[in-house]
Formats: sequence, structure tokens, C-alpha cells
Amino acid sequence: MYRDYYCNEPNEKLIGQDVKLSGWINKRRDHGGLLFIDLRDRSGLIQVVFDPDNLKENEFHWNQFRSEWVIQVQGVIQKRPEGTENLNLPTGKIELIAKNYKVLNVSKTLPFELTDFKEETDEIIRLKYRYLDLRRSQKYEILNLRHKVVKFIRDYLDTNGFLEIETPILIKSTPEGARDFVVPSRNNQGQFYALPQSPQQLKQLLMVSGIDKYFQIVKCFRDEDPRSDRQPEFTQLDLEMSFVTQEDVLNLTEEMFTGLIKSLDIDKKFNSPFQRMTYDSAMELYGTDKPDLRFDMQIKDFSSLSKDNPFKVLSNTIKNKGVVKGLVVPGGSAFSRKKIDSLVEYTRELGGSGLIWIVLEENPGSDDFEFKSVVRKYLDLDYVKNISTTHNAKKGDMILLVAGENKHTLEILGQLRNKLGRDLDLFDKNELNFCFITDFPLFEWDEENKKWTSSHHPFTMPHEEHQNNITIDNASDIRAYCYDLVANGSEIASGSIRIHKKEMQEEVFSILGYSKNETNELFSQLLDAFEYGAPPHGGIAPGIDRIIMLLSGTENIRDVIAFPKTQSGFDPLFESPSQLTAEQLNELGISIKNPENNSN
RNA sequence: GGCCCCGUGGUGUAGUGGUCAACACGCCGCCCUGUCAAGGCGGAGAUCGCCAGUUCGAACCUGGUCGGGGUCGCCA
Repeated sequence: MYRDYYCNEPNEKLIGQDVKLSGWINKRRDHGGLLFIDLRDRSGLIQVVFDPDNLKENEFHWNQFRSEWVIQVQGVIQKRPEGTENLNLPTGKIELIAKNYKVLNVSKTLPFELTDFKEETDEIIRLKYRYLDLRRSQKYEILNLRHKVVKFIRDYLDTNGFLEIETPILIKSTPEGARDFVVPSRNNQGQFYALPQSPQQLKQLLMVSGIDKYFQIVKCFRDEDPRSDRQPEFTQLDLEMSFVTQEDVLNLTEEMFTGLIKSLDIDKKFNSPFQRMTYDSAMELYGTDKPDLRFDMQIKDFSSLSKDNPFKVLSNTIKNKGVVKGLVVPGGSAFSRKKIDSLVEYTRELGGSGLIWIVLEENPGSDDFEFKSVVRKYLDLDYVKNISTTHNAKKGDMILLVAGENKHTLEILGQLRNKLGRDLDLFDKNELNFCFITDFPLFEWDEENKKWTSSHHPFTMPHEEHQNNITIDNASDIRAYCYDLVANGSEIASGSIRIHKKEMQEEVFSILGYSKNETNELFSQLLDAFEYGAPPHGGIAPGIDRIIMLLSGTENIRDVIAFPKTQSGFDPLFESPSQLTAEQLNELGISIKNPENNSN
């Protein structure tokens, strides 16, 4: 036996007892004739005292000890002498007096320090030595949190009658959605599997099988550029239920998330019940389908007040079927000119033609209304008074206006709103604000490829009133039983009620531009199944990584994944992706187009 | 693919045209029996990501390139 306790377990009740502990040397304080070490494992630290009077001889003398050596110590737990307690440590009132020890392994000097008080080492170095980075307590806590979340979900869904079922990782490439990661087949040269972007069709087939309630905590793969909240492989809780309506799925989701957060001992407050908002109002009020509702500052419509304005930038936009919309920034008059200019620049980076800012000046002791703006000479006082009154802007505030096409204008203002929320500290970092966004459009117009695409995925059920009229002509009007769970401006889960009738599914595919042949080729496994009594069904898929980000307060998805990849999809630890040998390529029947990229 | 930011001993930083590239932590050695981010003294360790250019002279300026981060496109 290597140990009797984890390092943080001994307490005053064990005083006088003989115990054995094992762990890493976190820190060594060598006083010449006396050595203190902090012995560390995943649970924490305990101070061990090496005093020559108490120690047996050993192959290593204790003054050879170095950081990160792995040792086993046997000794007696002792109350620390008066005045030497360390209240920063849970074990700070006691210490282990070493009587015997064994060096289980030595360690080279680490490439970076694990101490918490230093500034963070460059991430690429930490990823290369991820196994060392993960020794740090903050990293362990995140992995522990992740374990608890997944454990809760499994228990909760088990209690509610769900079956956890595995689905294949080697499946078939489909043209919809993200780029696939592909795997060449040796037995079928020239043919490829694809890794699932999600087990979507498989779980629907399980519903046809009568499984009724399915879930899986499963890796999904999308060969698209990573972001701070996106990795090429990530984990979803994929779940599906038969004989359910949208309301059933949302209620289950809400109950699960509420129960989850309550089960965790974390310092976060959250709203209950969750808010509900349609996609259309989210876009109109917040300029995004994932609004951060921890703060207000809704987008306001200034169009009708601006349509006759002599300032052509405003009136001409309205004439050309555009809009003038904007934000009232509370206390915005305190912004420096430099700060305002950076907002204008930010708007341009987002593709906006410009940002009109109007600072309503604070005039203590006077009722005079005055304002500042770079377009001051084009704007009259009455207009500014008018829009201020209508949209409740007060002295000391700033009005920001964007003129242009409606959707683009809203999206720009949505991003500006998020930036201002961050810059002005408008929200409480310890708050979790959950909201279901519902009634997404079934289709979206893809301007680049001049075709309709699914806004969620092609298996989404349209609302009843559109079900008998799924045509190209009204494609933009069709709303769907499709929903997202959004928290603090981040999409946490996404789901829908699915189509379960072959004819309706075929109508949707035809609007997406698939011929009958293509539909059969790519989706016959699902369409055939629908002919054998497919039940109504629907589900949702929360992103596990994002849930952990939210709960742990981290801003980067790499922090919640044990072995993540960089933004270029590189794994610095294994140095993958990597080349194959000539024999491997030959066996797969693959030749490399640019041999200079493969020197094997 | 576009845009923005970053790259200096092992780690984190300073250094914006001119002698041996500075500091902290870490590391090595010596001293030290109550420290806990121990302390004291001493020491080693960097051709400033890479390539080219400008210049009498480049860590510093310019161009390119590689790597990292953020973001837009992309992500059914």
C-alpha cells in the first residue's frame, strides 16, 4: 500500500497517529539541518517535516529532494508548534513528521513553473506539456467539475427513463452542414468514412426502433476553423425522445439544467424559470439569436423618426428600404473621443458603413439641452430631443445609430451591444441567465451559393400552419419547432422536433435543392425507416464543453478539455496531424498530391 | 482566405537605432533547525522565432515567412 490518505485528508483527529502518504514534492524549504516540503496530490497539500533526529538512512539523502519528485513518506501526524500554523492550508494546523521515506521517482526540472502566483505560461508550452499543466489545482478542479456535470446528467436521464446507447464513429459523409473529417477505408480503396458532426440520423433511427428515450455523451467532429468556444472535436449530450412536443423537450431541459446547477456547489445565481423569446424578437431587440440577457440595453428603432431628416445618411437609408436603429448607452457621455472612435472603427470592422454617435451633454444647473457629435452640423436639436424623449435617453447618455439594411444593421448593433456590455461592466459575472430561443426560421437564404439552406438541419419539423405549404415561394416565412438554450450570450444547446413522415421530409429536401436521386443516395436510410411507422419525436443536444466553460467561468474552450488542439487544429503534445508512411498510404491506395508536403 | 494583436535565457517581463541585452522567478553551489511565494552569499544560462532588406551600426525600422491568440468568413 502506497498511502493511507490523500494529502489534504489528515486533520487534528489524526494527531499522534502513524500514517503513510504519497505524492509529489510541490515545494521544498531547506533550512540546512531541517527540511520542510509541501507534499501534493490532486486533493491538496500537506507539510512534511524532515528532521535528521527522526530519520532512517536512505539511498537518497533528503537534501537531494527536488520539485516534482514522487515520494512516499511514513511518519507521525503532529500538531504544529504554536505560531507556525498556516491558515491558508486546510491541513495548516498539522504536519507530518517524517520517520521513513522512499523516493518513488525523480523528476527533471519542469519546463515551466506550476505555481499559481506567477503569470500564465505561454499556452503552446503548456499544451506541449499538458500532463504537467494538468497537475495544477485549477486544472484539476475543472476536470473534476466536468466529471460531476456528466455524472449528474447520466444519473438524471437514467432516472427519467433514458437509455445510453453508442452509435458509430465511422459513418457516412453528407453534404449538409460542416465540413467532414474523413477516414480512408483499406478494405474499400478510394472510399471514405466520415466522422459524425453529430449522431443526428442515428438517434432518429433509434426512435423508429422504439427506444423511446435515448441519450449519449459523445464526441462530434467538424472540420471548420476553431474559435475560443469551438474545437474540431467536441462533446455533446445528444438526447432524443419519442411522442414529445417542443414543450416537453424544453421542460426536461430546463429541469435538468436547474437540477444540475443546484447539485453543484458553485457560487452562481441563475434565473428560474428560464426566459423564453422567439428568434424574431431576439434578432429585433438584441441583434443576435444568442442574446446576453444579463443586461438590458435593447436595440431601438429610430427609422420613423429619421425618415424626413435633412441629414441624407438617415433619410436616404429609409427611402431605400433600410432602417435606422441604435442603442442608448447609459453614461456614454463619459466616453473619451478615443473610445468613441474605437467604436466607430469596430463598426467598420463588422462591415457597417458607419456609426453616428450623439452625446447628450450633462449640463449641471441648467435645463438647456445640448449634444455633441461628429455630424453635429447635420443634426438639429429638435431631432435629437425627439429621439431622446421617445427612447428614454437622458443627459449623460450617448445614442449610437447605425443606418442600413435591417438584418445587417441589427447584427452590427448586436455585436456593439455585447462589446459595450463588456467594456462598461454591465453584467454580473456570477450570474447565469438562461433563455430559450424558439421559432427559428426553417430555411435561410445562402446568398453566396444562391440557394436555401436549413437554419438548423434538414430534419426539423415546420410549424403546423406551414406543413401543407412547404414551397420555395414561402420558404422565408416558414417557422420551425426549433430551439436553442442560450446562457450569457452563448449557445449552450440546440434542438428541434423532427419530421417523421417521408413525404414532408422529401419536400424539405427538394427546397434545399436535392434531386430525388440525390435524396435517395444520401438519406434513404432515414426515409426508408420513416415508411415503417416512425413515431413523432424530437430532442436537443447541449454542448458539454460550453456548459463547463459557463460553470467554471473560463473564456476558452481549451481550458475545459484535457487535451485540446490549437487554432490550426494542431495537437502540440502528440504533434498531430502527421504524415503516414509510404506503406500505410499504399495500403489505403492513397497518393499525396503535393509530395513536398509528405517527405516520408 | 481577410483583419487585429503577440513572439527577447527554462518561465514571465523590460528594453523602440549605438559600449559586455536588464529584472524577477526557476536552476546549480555554499551557509542555515520552524519555514510555508523561507532567507543569505555566489554562479551558470539568450547569437532577441526564421529569412531577406535599409543602415557605418538592427532585438528595435521595412518586407516576407513560420508559430500562437482573437475575430470575420465558415460552424446542417
